[in-house]
Amino acid sequence: MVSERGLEVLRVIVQDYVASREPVGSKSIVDRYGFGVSAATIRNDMAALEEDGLIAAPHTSSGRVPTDKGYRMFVDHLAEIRPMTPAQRQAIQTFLGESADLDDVLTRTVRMLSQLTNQVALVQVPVLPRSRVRHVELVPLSPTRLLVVLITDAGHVDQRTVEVPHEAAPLDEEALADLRARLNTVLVGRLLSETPPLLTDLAATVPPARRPVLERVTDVIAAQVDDRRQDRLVISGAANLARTEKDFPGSILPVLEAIEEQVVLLRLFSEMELDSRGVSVSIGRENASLGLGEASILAGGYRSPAGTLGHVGVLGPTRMDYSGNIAAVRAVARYLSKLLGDD
Amino acid sequence: MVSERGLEVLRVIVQDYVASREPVGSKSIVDRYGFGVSAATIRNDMAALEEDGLIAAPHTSSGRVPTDKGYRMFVDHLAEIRPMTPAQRQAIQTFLGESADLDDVLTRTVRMLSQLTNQVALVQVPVLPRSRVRHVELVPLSPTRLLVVLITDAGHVDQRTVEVPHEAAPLDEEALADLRARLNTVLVGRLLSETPPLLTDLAATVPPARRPVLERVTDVIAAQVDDRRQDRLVISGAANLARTEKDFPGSILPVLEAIEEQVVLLRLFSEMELDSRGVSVSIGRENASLGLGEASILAGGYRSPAGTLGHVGVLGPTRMDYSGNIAAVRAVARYLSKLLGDD
DNA sequence: GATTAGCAGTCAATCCGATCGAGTGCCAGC
DNA sequence: GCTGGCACTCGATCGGATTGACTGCTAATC
Repeated sequence: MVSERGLEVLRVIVQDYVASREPVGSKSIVDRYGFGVSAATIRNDMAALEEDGLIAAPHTSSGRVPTDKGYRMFVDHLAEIRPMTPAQRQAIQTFLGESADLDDVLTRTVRMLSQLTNQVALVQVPVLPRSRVRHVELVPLSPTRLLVVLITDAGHVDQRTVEVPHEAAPLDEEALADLRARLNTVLVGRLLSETPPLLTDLAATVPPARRPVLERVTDVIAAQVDDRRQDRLVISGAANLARTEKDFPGSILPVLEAIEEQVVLLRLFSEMELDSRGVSVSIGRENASLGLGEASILAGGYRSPAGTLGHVGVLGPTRMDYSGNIAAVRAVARYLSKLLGDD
Repeated sequence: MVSERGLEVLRVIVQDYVASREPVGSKSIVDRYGFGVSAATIRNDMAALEEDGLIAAPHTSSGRVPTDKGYRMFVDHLAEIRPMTPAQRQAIQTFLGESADLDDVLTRTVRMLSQLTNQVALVQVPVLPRSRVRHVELVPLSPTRLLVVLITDAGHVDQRTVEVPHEAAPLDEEALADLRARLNTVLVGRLLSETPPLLTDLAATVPPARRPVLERVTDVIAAQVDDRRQDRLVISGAANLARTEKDFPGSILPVLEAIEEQVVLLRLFSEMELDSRGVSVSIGRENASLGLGEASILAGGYRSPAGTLGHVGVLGPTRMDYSGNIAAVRAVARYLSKLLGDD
């Protein structure tokens, strides 16, 4: 059974180990923190912690190192979230404040977060099925090609070109205007997720000669909606992996692969439940199935009044500064909510 | 002075070393390639090669390793470009053939190239100053906000929102249509690089009440042009760096940093002159100033009939398969030219 | 019962020396 | 110009000894 003091011991072991990457011994603990007891007593506490699987000794006679379970305990019960310094708040404000479009906001955000944490930072591009169509635009590129532009709520614009089938009547400006008007009437204000059936209904209302063209256009719009449904991540700070290389006893290869694969990380994001503090933590072997058994991921959500827009997060070795990083993720997520929420 | 055979020796040293990462000795050369002479003779040739700085011995008594200069000689005079296998050509065709929009083409291209070479692949997003304005669209988002969409030649769409200043007259649909028409009349068909002066001229022609709005809009268009002017890279295969880690005796950190910094690589791209084979190679210390002293970069250009659109390239350790990678870069660059050229 | 001091034991890390072997440089002879 | 042969160099590898940082345990103490 682990005593009250035992938990304090665990806390300092995590802190010291994170700070120095050295296994920490009983003597160094009393030297540095006192505790008003002798090293032997600390050793007894450590034996209890080890019994419970919270710490482990790399070899028979060396200091102790937190296990994944130990980090979990630390994160859930021991860590006090160190609030951002005013300087850091300021940095976030000014750095993100002057952004222009969505891409720009996301890029700056992810850079900011990776600098704040010295880890790999991830920001999920807002998911669109929840957003609404704002405008559809058709632009003739040539007699046989058409550019379809889809503009949504969140300020997102997506474009794609269509070949107009030969057998179709050639496109004059008038026909185009008609088509454009019809599309906008039907679609504007609708949720993206609602569009596919609306499009098929629309086909019935146009003169047969125009159908082939319409069909191509609606196909493309459907494809746009569909493509956007699969989320994307914006990532920054991969170089930090090389800096923390020592903390990946295996290799950073699987981590780099996960970053390129995005899919894995997105799944992880979607599966993580946010705890009371608004940030969720997945530690070490908890991710083993994804090849990330030596990594931890922190995730926070950002949302508009309408609902969750996406996640922001941080990826790094299990030996990371959880207190600071949780605070950073939370601060950035909040700021992003404010920025994108009151649109 | 290096003899004819000496150059052959250099070639096999490069080949063997690239294949095995082992310094190659005189005996292993005669064992594997014969040459009709004894090991001692090869040693004499090697002494000459070393004299010329083309190879070096890591320690007094070990085999030889190519120097940067040796690789340079190999690339310029010794390497025969191994043509792509039919299977590889096929792969490029099918993989890139079914792409939709520009982003998609670039993403697929860069993935393809990194798989083909097992290195980090880079594709430069086409530079826009050479492309022309196809259409400008203004979409009202709210009484005080406007979305400005700029569509260009290469199928690129760029969007940004503007706050309409309070003191300005509120925007009705008519005023908007007028503004839209004016902008399109002036800009459509023009090179992006020509737009800024045209925009300032335009201001004089609108009624004063509309000027503040116009000003905001033109500011934004100018900013869009400007942002696009700074090139971007699409990158894939960073995980391959971890695989070739052994070949970066220092660390892969500076390389990862360069990848994130893009700027450095873009400068490099722009400075590299393409040789007769259409691919340019920068080796090892030739890049030392950029922190890439242990890396080599291959670059090829892709172009439309109108001119160069951008570069594609590969980044990896100096110890790489130059023959194969040059062929891959060339093939991909050509294919990209074909795909984007006949737009 | 919790704490402590003290002691024996363990094991990674480090150093040292011996040995091995791949590969060179050089020279004398063809 | 080529070759065979020999001495030499030096990294890599191994075993053994030493060191030092820890722990675990026990017996004494508060």
